[in-house]
Amino acid sequence: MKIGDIANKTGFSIETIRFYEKQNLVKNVGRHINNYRDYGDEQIAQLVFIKQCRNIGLSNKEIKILQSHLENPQSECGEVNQLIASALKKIREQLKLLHETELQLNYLNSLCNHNGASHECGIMNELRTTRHF
Amino acid sequence: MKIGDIANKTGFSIETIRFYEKQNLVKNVGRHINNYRDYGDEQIAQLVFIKQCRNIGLSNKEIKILQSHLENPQSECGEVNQLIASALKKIREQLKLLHETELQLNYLNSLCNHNGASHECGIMNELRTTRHF
DNA sequence: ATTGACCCTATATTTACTTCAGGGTTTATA
DNA sequence: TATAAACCCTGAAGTAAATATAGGGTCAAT
Repeated sequence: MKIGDIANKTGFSIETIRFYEKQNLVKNVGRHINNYRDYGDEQIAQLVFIKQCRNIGLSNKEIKILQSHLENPQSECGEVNQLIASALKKIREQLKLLHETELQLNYLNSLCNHNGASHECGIMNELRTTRHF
Repeated sequence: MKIGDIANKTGFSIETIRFYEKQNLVKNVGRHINNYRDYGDEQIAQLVFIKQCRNIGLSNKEIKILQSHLENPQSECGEVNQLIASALKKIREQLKLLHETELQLNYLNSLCNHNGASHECGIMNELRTTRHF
């Protein structure tokens, strides 16, 4: 299978797939006689796994750790548990921050809806105001 | 005021403040005879403004646009309104995604809480499973 | 034989900083 | 007075996770 085919199948761009190979997230990629990359089921499985991991916000570094557990089925999975728990914690912190951001943006958004001079703009006046000091 | 002082006052790191100057987000920085940077109220106001903007998730590029409205009080604020509305939209999209991520992570987190072999780990088994295909 | 759709490598760009290497300056202490 | 700790400086490189670009080879069909 050529790179364009697996890109279609997995939803990653061609460039991203080549990038993942360089990063050693996609492995054992074969080559045709003409030097085109050659992919099979193994690489599809790898990319599916990567997609699952990215969907839950894991970094490429963390994905490599999980891959090592895939490759060593006898390894103890405590590290996996920790990684997921810590990811969950981070996501919850981000959610909290984003939620506050939404409130503030929503408030700003309500402060001006005309097109006048900037110095009379409710949004600009609010942003100009000193806080947290 | 030296860079360490304004860093303390504003909560930005020294390096970040120098970086902002290089990016022209902090302007008109003076110099002492010994070549140390010299800050005053103008720079404090600039950094406070930057902090407000970063708190609502704006990029440095967007901050520059807002700064140009500060500097040109007669400019029409329609651009400001649009920028905030679009930021709000982006934040809401991010929130939605993050919320889904939290659900999935929470689910994964429930699938294993022991330290056994990875191939028997509920989390790993779930991640190994193909989806969306 | 040539056009369009693919594929290749290597390098540069992006964002928003952070870190590092290699040095000067100032202040406090012994 | 010496020296060490605590500051400050510049310029370049590193980080994450791709994305884009330049310059060129390959393949299938007309």
